Amino acid sequence: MDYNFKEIESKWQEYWKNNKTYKVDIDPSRPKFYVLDMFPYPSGAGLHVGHPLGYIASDIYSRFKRLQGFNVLHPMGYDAFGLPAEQYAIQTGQHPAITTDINIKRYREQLDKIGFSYDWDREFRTCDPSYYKWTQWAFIQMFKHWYNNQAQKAEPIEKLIAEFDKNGNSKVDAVCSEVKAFTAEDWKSMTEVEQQEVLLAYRLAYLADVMVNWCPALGTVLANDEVKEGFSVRGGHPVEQRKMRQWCLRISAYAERLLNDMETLEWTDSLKEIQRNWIGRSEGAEVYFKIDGSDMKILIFTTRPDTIYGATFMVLAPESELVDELTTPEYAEKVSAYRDEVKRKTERERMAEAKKVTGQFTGSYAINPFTNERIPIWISEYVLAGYGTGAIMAVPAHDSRDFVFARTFNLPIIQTVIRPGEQATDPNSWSESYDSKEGVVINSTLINGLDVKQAISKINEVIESRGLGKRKINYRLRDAIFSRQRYWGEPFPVYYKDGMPYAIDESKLPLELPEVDAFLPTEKGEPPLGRAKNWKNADGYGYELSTMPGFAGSSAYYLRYMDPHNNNGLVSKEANNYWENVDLYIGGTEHAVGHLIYSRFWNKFLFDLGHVCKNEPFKKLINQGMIQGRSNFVYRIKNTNSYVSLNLKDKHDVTPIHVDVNIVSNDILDIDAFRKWRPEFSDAEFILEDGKYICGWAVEKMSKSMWNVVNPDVIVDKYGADTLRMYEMFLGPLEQSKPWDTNGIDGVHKFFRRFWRLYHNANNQIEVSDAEPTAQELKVLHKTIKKITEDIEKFSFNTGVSAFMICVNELTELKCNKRAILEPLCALIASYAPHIAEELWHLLGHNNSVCDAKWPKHDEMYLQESTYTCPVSFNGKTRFTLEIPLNIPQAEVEKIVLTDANTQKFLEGKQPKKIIIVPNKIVNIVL
RNA sequence: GCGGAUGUGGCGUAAUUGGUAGCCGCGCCAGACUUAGGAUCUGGUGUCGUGAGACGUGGGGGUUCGAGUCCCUUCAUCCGCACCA
Repeated sequence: MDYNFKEIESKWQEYWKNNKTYKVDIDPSRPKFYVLDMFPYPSGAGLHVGHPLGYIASDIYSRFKRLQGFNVLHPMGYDAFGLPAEQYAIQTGQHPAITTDINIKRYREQLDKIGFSYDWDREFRTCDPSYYKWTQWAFIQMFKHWYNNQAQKAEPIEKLIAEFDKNGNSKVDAVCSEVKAFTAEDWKSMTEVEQQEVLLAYRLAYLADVMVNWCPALGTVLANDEVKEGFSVRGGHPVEQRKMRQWCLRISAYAERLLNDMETLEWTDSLKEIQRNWIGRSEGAEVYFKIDGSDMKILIFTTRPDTIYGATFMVLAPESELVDELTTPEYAEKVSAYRDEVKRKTERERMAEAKKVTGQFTGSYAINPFTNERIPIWISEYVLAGYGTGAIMAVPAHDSRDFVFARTFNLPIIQTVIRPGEQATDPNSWSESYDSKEGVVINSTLINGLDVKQAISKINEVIESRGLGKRKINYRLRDAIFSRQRYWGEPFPVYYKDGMPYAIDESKLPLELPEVDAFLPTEKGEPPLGRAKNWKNADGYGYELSTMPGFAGSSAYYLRYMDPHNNNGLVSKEANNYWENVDLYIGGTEHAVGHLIYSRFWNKFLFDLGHVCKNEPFKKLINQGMIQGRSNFVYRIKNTNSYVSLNLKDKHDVTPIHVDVNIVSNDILDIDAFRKWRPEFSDAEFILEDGKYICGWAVEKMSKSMWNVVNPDVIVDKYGADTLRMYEMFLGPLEQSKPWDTNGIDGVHKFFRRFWRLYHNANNQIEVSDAEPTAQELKVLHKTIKKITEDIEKFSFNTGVSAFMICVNELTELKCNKRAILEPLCALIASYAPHIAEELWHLLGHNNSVCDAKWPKHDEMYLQESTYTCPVSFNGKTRFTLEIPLNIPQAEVEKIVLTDANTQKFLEGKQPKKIIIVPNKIVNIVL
């Protein structure tokens, strides 16, 4: 074999490792560049060919930046806490630490074969105490801070306590849980427990009774982003709503900043849009409605205060605490039955029945503050407890849900907005509501005749001046529930005294995860940590039994890479000021709202405290597409063990069966391998076409059950890492999803062999000439340099590969083996194919690594042409081309074209009506 | 229902951003060499047509000298959100 990739690749991988070629340190003399891959969770299944896609792209970019003179930070590590290892532990008894360790080793082996330029000296895993020490530290900081709306940042809780001592909480403008107003005297007279309870309502990491997504099968609560359509994302188990006392992170305090700062990020619009939806900002007003015959008031949130004259009833969430007080004795039974029914329903059922209208009258009435009408108060599940105030004023004329509800329960409908230029109509004749984002207000004494926009601002003024309520911005984003009733996660650095939580002293960190005798809840139903012996501090106070969720460890990991061995801080000032934040982040869309929003929040919090210098963690982000599987099928004739080839299958009644793609080549089945594949196929019979068994195929998700998983190890073994890297990029645009088809890889592999041959003679010995290159050769080189540089800069790696192929085809054609051409070409390809480049670089006589070569620069001089191929078209249809000198006057072009014999032929004796000449491009003759 | 993305040969894709549609590769066809091989090399390969030529970028319409690219409309597939007041 001429191009011996096996020998070459293992040799240079060894060399890079021994020479620490990819080690980086702070170097103020060079500009920094930080390239990061999304933190992998090493699963037991190992890598398939889809996983490294983004890693290869980021590696190419890292190497490119390094060749351009940047000091590139390109680290890798593992998100190692998490459910799968723990589920496995429950099934087998094997400690999750062992499972995790095995998986990581396997992962690392696979990564190492692909030749990435990671600085492995910076590697860490989140389950290592020296790492989670800083996760716990960050949690303690959140526990010790509150969010000051006036300063728009997190501030120390001591400052808040000082304010309480001085003025109580009346002047405090905080993002906090519900707290009653108190004076300084009140505060001072509170017991320690009472004070702690108040402080909890302000802390950014706080304990509260909240409705949670409880997953009985996993025995834990889950965050909103961990639940999809009523089922857990991991494992697909049903999830139900429950009220539990849980740790939460007050991410809602940062909603506005998370929203606004997105402007500064180079992320795709679709990803920003997903985050915007998740944050869900809406402007409106909070308004109090008095209860008829009582001192009570109900606070509602509306985005359409201009329609308040049309509010003919109210609806509360069934879970609302006010319901008990509002329900009159005669409705008590019905209300309680309705609430039970709603409670029993799982999230899943609730969604399935989304269109069904249910509700129950409470017996009480409220007073519409503008019409002074008595309006009935209902409860219904279409009002969510967790959004706004959990209560609405229903305006059936102008809200589709309220409309359906009113129709179902026979409640009055009053129109208060008309379409521009139209008259009011009888709502009884309507078939749907008029969801009136624009129009003119009617039936609304104070705001009649105004358009919607003006009406909103006018009515808001009135609401505020009469003390009925105030303008309010609401967010869909809820505080992140941070407790997991599981073992394999970071312990909370918290102990309990008199039922109140206290942070342990930072000097005692990390609080290490204790051993337990089983990874299951205790008999009392406590989390697994309830089994740990002596799970309490020196004073005998018990530690928290929950652990932190998966996103805890991955929220600040990009900071730790800057300074991974620092035992005195998450990241030193020096390292942070140098590396700042991630310049390029590559990963899948699956983290659009989970990790990517938690990290931003976490980073902003640390920014507020002055621990990090940038307010956003990831400047530019690229979502790589998924690599899908290409499955193959055989067709079994029903009730037989006979298999019929694809194009004959329609003559039979067949069942398609997935067949392992590894025993199929170009859709032709390896019949012997198939017989050996599984016992039931050992005596299979085949109906062939042209002596072959042709398989059917389909594009599906790459998964074990589809038998279409392709392991990168197998590809590396057969074709080499450089071929794998190049082929993954060749497949198509990085951001797009596309199927993996091993068949195409030959083309890339052949390319490398031809590339190799450029540098070698017939005896496979390096042979380059020092002769002066020709203009043609220089043109090929410089054209390629230009194209490759531009393509990498815009992350168009697939067209880059194609450009390399064209270049090698052309140089082969020219029989070029000149150093002046081949040496820059070697540096150019080093980012895509580092192994072969390193080998050739050394064969060319260099002693340093090709990683430290200089990125070649193209020179326009070599690309200059004196003529161009000009397409001549008639009525827009190209008929022939002419070689025409560049940059000559239009009149001359016209003359050349018109005197051409071909032109005369197509003119057929007619006079051209018009001749369009686009200089140096095209000529179009209009007949 | 709302929001986003995508649609080009048998397949993955390319197209200087309004200027020769199909680059590069797979596959396929033909040929050469050969120890007959799933190696290598050469040529061909969008569709229809013997041909000149006609047609052709999901469908329909429009703007333009000229549209894969811009506008309107429609269809299909994928993804995200989904009672958010």
